Amino acid sequence: MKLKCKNLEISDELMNVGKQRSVLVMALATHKLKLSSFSSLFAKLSFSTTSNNNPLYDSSVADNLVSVFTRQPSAAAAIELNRFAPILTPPLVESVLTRLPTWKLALSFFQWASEQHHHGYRHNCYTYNTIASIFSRSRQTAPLRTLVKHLAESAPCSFTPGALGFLIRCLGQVGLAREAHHVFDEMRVKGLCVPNDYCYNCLLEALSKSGEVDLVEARLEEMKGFGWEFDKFTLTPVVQAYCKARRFDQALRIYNEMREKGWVDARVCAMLALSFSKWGDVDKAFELVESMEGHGMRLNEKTFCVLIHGFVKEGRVDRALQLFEKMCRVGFTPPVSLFDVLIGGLCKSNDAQRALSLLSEMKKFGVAPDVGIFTKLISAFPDRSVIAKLLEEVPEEKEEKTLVLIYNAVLTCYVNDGLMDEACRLLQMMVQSKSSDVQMDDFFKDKKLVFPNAASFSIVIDGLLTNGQLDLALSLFNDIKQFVGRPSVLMYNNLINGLCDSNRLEESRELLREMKVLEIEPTHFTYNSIFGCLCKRKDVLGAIDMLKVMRACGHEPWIKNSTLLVKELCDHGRAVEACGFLDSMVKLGFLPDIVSYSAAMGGLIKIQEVDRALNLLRDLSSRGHCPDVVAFNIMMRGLCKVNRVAEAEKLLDEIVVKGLCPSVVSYNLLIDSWCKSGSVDRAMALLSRMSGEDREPNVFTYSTLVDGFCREERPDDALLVWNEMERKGCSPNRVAFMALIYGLCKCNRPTAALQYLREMEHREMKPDSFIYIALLSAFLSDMNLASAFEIFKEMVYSGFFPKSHDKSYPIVMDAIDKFSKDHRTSSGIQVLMEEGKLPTRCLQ
DNA sequence: TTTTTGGGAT
Repeated sequence: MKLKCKNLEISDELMNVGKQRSVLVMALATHKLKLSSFSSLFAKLSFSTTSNNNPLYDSSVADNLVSVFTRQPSAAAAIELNRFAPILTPPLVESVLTRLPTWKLALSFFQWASEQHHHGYRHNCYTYNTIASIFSRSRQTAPLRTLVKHLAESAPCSFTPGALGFLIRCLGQVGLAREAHHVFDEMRVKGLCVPNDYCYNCLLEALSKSGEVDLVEARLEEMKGFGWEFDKFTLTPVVQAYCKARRFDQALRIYNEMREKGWVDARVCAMLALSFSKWGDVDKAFELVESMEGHGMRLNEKTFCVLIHGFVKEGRVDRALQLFEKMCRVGFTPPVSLFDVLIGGLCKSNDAQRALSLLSEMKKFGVAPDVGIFTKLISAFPDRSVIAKLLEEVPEEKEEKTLVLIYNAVLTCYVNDGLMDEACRLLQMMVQSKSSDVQMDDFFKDKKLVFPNAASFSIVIDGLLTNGQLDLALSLFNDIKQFVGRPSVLMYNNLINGLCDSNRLEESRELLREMKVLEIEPTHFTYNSIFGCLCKRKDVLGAIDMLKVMRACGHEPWIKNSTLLVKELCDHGRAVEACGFLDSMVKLGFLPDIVSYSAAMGGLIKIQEVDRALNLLRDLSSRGHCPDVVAFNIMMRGLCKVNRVAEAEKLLDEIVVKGLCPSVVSYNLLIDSWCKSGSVDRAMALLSRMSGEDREPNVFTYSTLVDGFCREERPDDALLVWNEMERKGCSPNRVAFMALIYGLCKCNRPTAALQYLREMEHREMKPDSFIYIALLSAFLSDMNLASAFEIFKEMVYSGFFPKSHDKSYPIVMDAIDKFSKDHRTSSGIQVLMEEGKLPTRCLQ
C-alpha cells in the first residue's frame, strides 16, 4: 500500500512533537544552522512504506528515509513519518546517516531521531560516532563541539573503548584536541567508558596534532601510572608533538627509542625528515631518507615533493637534486611544480646549464614546461643565448603553442628588466609575423615567429602600466581588440585602475561603458578604481552616484576609498559634507566603517564643532557601530582642546564601563591637558594609575610630563621623570630631547640643557633651530657670554640664521651686538663675518 | 585606516 498525503496543514499533533524537542536539538539549534525547522519539514514531506502499517526494517526502509530527507520538500506526509519512529533502531539510523548526501541533511535526520525517545529510540555510541565522523569529514567543528559537550553532559551513553577512540580521532582530525582531552576524562569520571591503551593512543594523536605538547606529556605519565604499555602508536604522536614544538632533542630521543624496538615506519621517518627540513637541517633530513632505504621504507610522492621544495628554500639545491633523482628512481613522475622549483633554485645558484639540462629531463617524462619555467631559464642567461636553443627544441606536434609560451617568457623577461622598448618591439614583430617580410632579430632569425595571444599583450600592457607608460598601454590595448579579440576583465581592470591612478577619470568611464557594450561584467575592483578616483577628487556627488551603481549590481565599496573621501574633505574643513556623505552611504544600505566615522569626528573637531562630534559619537551605536578606543580618543582630544577636560575624563570612565581598555593615547591626552593647565601633579597621579593598570607609558607620556614640570619651573622633577623614562628602557626621541632642553633653558639651566644637547647629538639627532635660540638666550641672560658664543657658532655653522621677520631675529641681533663689543668674542665674530657666515646687510 | 609629545607661525 502506498500512502501519500498532500499539502497537509501542520496539525496539533505536530505542534506537540515540536514542543518535545530534545535538549540536543535545542543545543544544536544554538548554532544557528539555517535548517528549515523540523516541524515545517515534516509538514511537507512525503514518504511511502513498504507494505503495511508495520514496516519491516530492511534496506528499503533506509532508502525511504533517505529519499524523504533528500527530496525537496514537496507533497506532505508529515504524520506518516511518525510511523517510522517505532521501528527506528541504531543500525537503521547509522545506515541512513551514511547515505545522506550532506552533513546538514544528516544533522536534520539525527535531530529527528533524537526526538523519538518517547518511542523508545536512543542513540548509541555508534550512531553518535557516525554523525561525529560526518561532521569531522565536512570540517564542521561547531556542531561537533556541541555534540560532544552534550554527550558528556546531558545524554549519557556508554562507549566501548574502541568507540571512544574513534570519537577522539574524529575530534582530532579537525583540531578539537582540547575537546578530545575533556571528553576522555568526562566519560571515565561518569563511568561511561573505561579507556584502554587504544583510547590513550588516539588521544595522544589528537593532542600532538594540535601541538598540545604539555598535555601529551601529562597523558603519557598517566598511562604509565595505569600500567599501560607503550607501543608504536603511542610514541609516534609523541615524536610528532616534539617536532611541532621544535623540541629537537626530545623528538630524537623518542625516535631512537622506537628504533631500538623496531617500531620505526615510513610515517615517523617522513615526519622527522620534514621537521629537519623545516628547521633548516637539510643534511640530517637527507641522511634520514637515506637510512630509510636501507630498511626497505620509502617516502610517498607528496613527502618527496615537500622535502624537495623545502631543500630548495633552504638554498640546498644539491640535496634537492639528489632527492629528486631518488624520487625518479622509485618510479614517480615529478609534477611541473617540482621542475619549476628546481630550475628556479639552480638559476638562483648560477647553475644555468644544469637548469637547462632539467628541461631535457622534462621531455623524457613527457612533462610540458610552462611559461614560468621558460622565463626562469631565459633570465638565467643574461646574453639571451638560450632563446635560440629553446626555439630549436620545440616539438613539432605542439609547435604553435610552445612557441607562444617561449615568446611570452621572453616578453616577461624584458618587462622584468624594465626593457619596455624591447618588449614592445618583439610584440610588434610577433603581430607582423603574419604579413611576412619582417626584419628578424638576431635571436629569432631562422626561427618562425608566432602570432601573439592575449597573454602576450597582457604581459606587455601590465609592464607598461607599472612603468607609468599609460598611453602606450592604451594603444596596445586597442591592438588587442583588433588582433586577438575580446580583452579579459583583468585587462580592463588594470587599465581602468591605471587611468584612475593618473586621475584620468573620463577615459576610465569610457572603458567601463565599453565593457558594458561587450557584455563583460565589471568586478568590484573595476567599480572601486573609479570610486576611489572620485573620492580622491573629493567629488561627493560623483562618489554617491557611483555608490548607487554599485548598490544596483551588488558590489561593496572598499573601506579605504570612503575613508579617503571623508579624510580629504575633513582636511579641507569640509567635515559637514563628509557627514552628509556618510549619511548617503547609510541610505544606500552601505554601513560605513568605524574608521571613517572617526575621521569625520576628527574633522568636526577641527572646525570647532565639538558638540556635533559628540553627537556623532553618541549616534554611532544606533548606526550599528560600537565606538572603539580610537574614536573615544579623538573625542577626548576634541574636548581637551576646548578646555572641557572634565568631560574628557568622563569619557575615559565610559571607555572602561563599555568594557574597552583605554590606550596609552587616552591617558596621554588627559596628562597633556593637565600639564598644559598647570596641574602637573594630577597628571602624575594618572601616571601611577597607568602602572597600576599595566599600561606602559611611552615616550609621549614622558615628554609631556617633562614639559609640564618645566612649565611649573620644576626642572628637578622634570629630570626625575626623564631618568625614570630611561630606567624603564624607553628611549627618548628628538621631540623628547627638545622638550627637555627647551624646558631647562626656560628654567635658567642652560648648562644642564647643553649637556642634553650633546647627548642628543651623540645619538645622531639634530635639534630644530628654536633650541639654539633658547640656549643662546638662556646663556646670555645667565651672563655666560663664552657659552652663548659657542652655541651661536654652532647655530651658524649648522646653516641656521633667522630671517629679519623672524621672532628670534632681534634676539640674535642683540647677541651679535654683545659679542662684537666684548673682547673675548669680538674676534670670533670677525672671523664669522670674514667667512661670510653672517648676512652682511644685518651688520651695520 | 582613525588617536598622543617640543616651539611657533599667521
